[in-house]
Amino acid sequence: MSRWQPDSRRRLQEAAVELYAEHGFSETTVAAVAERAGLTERTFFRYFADKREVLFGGEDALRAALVDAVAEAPRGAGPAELADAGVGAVVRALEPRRAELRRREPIVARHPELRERELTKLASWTAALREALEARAVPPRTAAVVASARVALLAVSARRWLADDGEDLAATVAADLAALRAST
Amino acid sequence: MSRWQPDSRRRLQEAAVELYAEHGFSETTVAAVAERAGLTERTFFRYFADKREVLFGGEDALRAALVDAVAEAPRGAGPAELADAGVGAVVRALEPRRAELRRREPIVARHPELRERELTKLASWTAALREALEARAVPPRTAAVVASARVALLAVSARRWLADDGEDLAATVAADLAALRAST
DNA sequence: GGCGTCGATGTCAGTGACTGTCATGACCGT
DNA sequence: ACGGTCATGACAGTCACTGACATCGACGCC
Repeated sequence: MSRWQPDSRRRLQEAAVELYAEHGFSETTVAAVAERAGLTERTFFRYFADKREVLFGGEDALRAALVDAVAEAPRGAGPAELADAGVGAVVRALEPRRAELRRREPIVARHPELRERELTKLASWTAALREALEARAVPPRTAAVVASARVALLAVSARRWLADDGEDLAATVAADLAALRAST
Repeated sequence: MSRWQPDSRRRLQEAAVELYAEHGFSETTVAAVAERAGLTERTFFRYFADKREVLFGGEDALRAALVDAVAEAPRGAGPAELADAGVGAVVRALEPRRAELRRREPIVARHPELRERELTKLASWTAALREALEARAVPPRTAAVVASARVALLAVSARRWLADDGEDLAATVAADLAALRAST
């Protein structure tokens, strides 16, 4: 039998979501989150770099999925198709998490500091996509522009996907891409 | 004769740029910035909401210029032309500030917290452009997608514009837009 | 010229995020 | 048994940020 309960990380995440949702982000102290998880403040900071990071869990895995998908896209694919492969992987990974993301979304939306962190995650996806494109021999300028445009579009689509009750994310992305093309 | 020297705000900004550049952002305390400006820490926080904000001065004015340019664009302009008008205004306002921005850029680049704040400024431009487009009767989905794409492109172009020594910003934006179109 | 108000700043005390360092005690292999 | 490892606790310290109140030149008004 172990000295401590397992799953500390998950317990901290759940405690944080509950408390941030209930009392607001800035009104919740890290000590309170740790206490609800049955741990101390010090241990919180061993799992998460700061008070915000606890809300942003699987982003690294998604970035890895994105990079892998680009690396494994068929030979002969152009920049746009390579980027689509990467974004598509993220979309498929996000699709089943709609409910979970909807619990987090109002918390993040209400606190500028949390939106700021979310933007950082998006930026890291942009950088990852750009590098993955360059690794597939897309010239740097093209890689930068395409990566930036696709991730920005994904963000817009994901926001609507969470806000509305309609289509799945893949369809939303496709529709938004069509709207963008139609407007130029 | 006044009781205090004027220009407190500017003095704080200059002190911050100097100290952040010299010793790094996290190694510099707000008290040190205030002291170099001949003020106290408390006064620093009367001018700037937090330690990062002191590096991001004219963003509100640029956002206003963007919104005005969209509002005053000729009747009959489509979504893309309206967005171009707004982005063009920002570009013209940025163009003469290249040297100043280059002093700030390495500081921001070295500190993730500062990049995070920069992303927030970009996001506020995106939101402003989207609203300005909607005010010109662009449908919401189109406004969101176009605004996001254009500001993302501007960010990519601006980064290269600062990094390289070549063209002016307007030309960089035009070239990047062409690269994006060519790749789809 | 005196007087009251105002506005920018200082002073002080407090909270809470985050960090470095060392101690603890269950687990694991030998 | 025993020594090492690893997750956690305990504790002290720094610093970003905030609220409340004091200060005192400037400025207008009588």
